[in-house]
Amino acid sequence: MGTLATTAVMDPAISGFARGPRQAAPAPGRDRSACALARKLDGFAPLDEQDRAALADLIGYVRPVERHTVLVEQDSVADHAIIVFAGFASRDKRRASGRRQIVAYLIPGDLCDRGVLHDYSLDHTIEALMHCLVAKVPRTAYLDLLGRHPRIALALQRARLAEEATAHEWLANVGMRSGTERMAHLLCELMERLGTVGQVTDGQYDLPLTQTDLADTLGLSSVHVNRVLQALRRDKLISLGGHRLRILAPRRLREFAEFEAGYL
Amino acid sequence: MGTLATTAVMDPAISGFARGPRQAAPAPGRDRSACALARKLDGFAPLDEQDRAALADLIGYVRPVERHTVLVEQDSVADHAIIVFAGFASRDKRRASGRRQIVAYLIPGDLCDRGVLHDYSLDHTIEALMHCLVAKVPRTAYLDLLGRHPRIALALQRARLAEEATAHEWLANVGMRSGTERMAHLLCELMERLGTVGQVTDGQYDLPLTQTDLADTLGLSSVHVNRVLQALRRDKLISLGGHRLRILAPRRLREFAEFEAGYL
DNA sequence: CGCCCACTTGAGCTCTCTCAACGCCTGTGG
DNA sequence: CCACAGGCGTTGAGAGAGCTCAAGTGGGCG
Repeated sequence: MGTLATTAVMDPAISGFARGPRQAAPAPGRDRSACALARKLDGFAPLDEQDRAALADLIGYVRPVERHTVLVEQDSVADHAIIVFAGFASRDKRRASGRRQIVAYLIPGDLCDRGVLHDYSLDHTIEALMHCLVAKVPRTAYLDLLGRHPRIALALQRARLAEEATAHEWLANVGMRSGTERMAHLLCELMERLGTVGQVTDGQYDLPLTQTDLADTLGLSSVHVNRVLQALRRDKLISLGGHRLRILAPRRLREFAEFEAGYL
Repeated sequence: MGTLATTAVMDPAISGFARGPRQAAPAPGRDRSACALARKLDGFAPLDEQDRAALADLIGYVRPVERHTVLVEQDSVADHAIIVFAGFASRDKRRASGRRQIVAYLIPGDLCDRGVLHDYSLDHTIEALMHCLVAKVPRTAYLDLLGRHPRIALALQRARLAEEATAHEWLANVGMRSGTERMAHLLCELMERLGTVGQVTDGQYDLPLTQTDLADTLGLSSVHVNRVLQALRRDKLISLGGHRLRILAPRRLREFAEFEAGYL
């Protein structure tokens, strides 16, 4: 972990991890990396200090993973929960042709505990879309956490409802919006979600995804994604460069995409 | 209920309700209408006689609803669970333009208990796509049922996982398949789901949906749905008329759609 | 009998895709 | 230190899937 922060060029994806007052050395315990998860859960159900401390303790399980690392294999039953602390991971499906559909993002603070809670196999793969910080929490430790912290368990359940709603929203997005609208909607959603974990400043956030990733998310070709982004830039709705996204006209963007944040 | 069975022309949607040995008069208690739910749940977790009896008792809450009836309004918190016994209902979203996206079907045996379990408002509308038989089970009665019958509660939880997986599958369907493939995939899924509740015979089942419904499900125009269906007929994969669907070449259809039933 | 709704068919048009090429940046190896 | 390969973003052009508009058919219901 310490080594990660000193990686030659800081991947924008990771920057959220160490945001805020810069820490010379990683300060364990009250580390900001637990922040995303705590902030998110706190939004669903207020946590107390003990809950927060328990979440902070999860840092012990955090480790960096390379881009394209498969975190949970399709059709397997994971014996641990996956928690993303920095970077984006995806839930994706693939066709025989190799074509990929990303059905969800796991952004900092998101997690997957399917295997642990239900020991049901997953119908998709979970994969790091970039260099990430991910905690793999063993089943027993995870169940223990839920058992001791009912507020966390409650918040996680509500988070799961939001995830479900997001899946529906994505389906509606791909099903009834044009390419440009889809992109706008996705960018609005990400602003909202990243905002709740403190990774949006001044309508700006890091968008470390590849245009191909976006394409596989929105059901478009990467070429078309490129043009769609240009259209949004031309209309002065966003500015995007070096994986840094600026929402120039939030209201107009939301109206254009018919984005309603209620589902999150 | 009794009156429904004598409705002038029997809607194909309802036929599954009274399928099997025809009953002169509705026989309460061991009525086949509870069958769909019991069969489905039994597939997720084996039920015993008491569980079955409890499900059969739900018949008291069943009532017919007209097509287009809104069962749960968007943004409302339902104080009852919705259980579909016959016919199809949909979860759908609408755009300002009036365009609709169906994000899920509720077929016989399916239910929605979001409001009851979480009192969270729904991000979509639940609506009868045709004349249906639907039970509205009050919160207390529903919670009581779950409390007294842990096997049912377990089965319902697993059913919810399958629902989630289905949403992902639909997203992948719309995101990376052609119109014809999407339709084929949907028809395969429905064969599977209707099969588990005993509504498929000889590769045939009632498909009481409108082409417009199918269009709004698959993210296509109704005109194109029409042509897609013709293509499937031309290729001798299906035959469809009078809302009765025959899968002529199940294996070929599944291969064409790359359908894997695992997620259900 | 007539209306309404679902299905059908045709034609032109648009959005999006595919193929292809090129520039840029980065990491790698000589 | 430089050459090179690979990945990503960008641009152009032609092709194709799917859309919209429009008209017509047919069946069920008032």
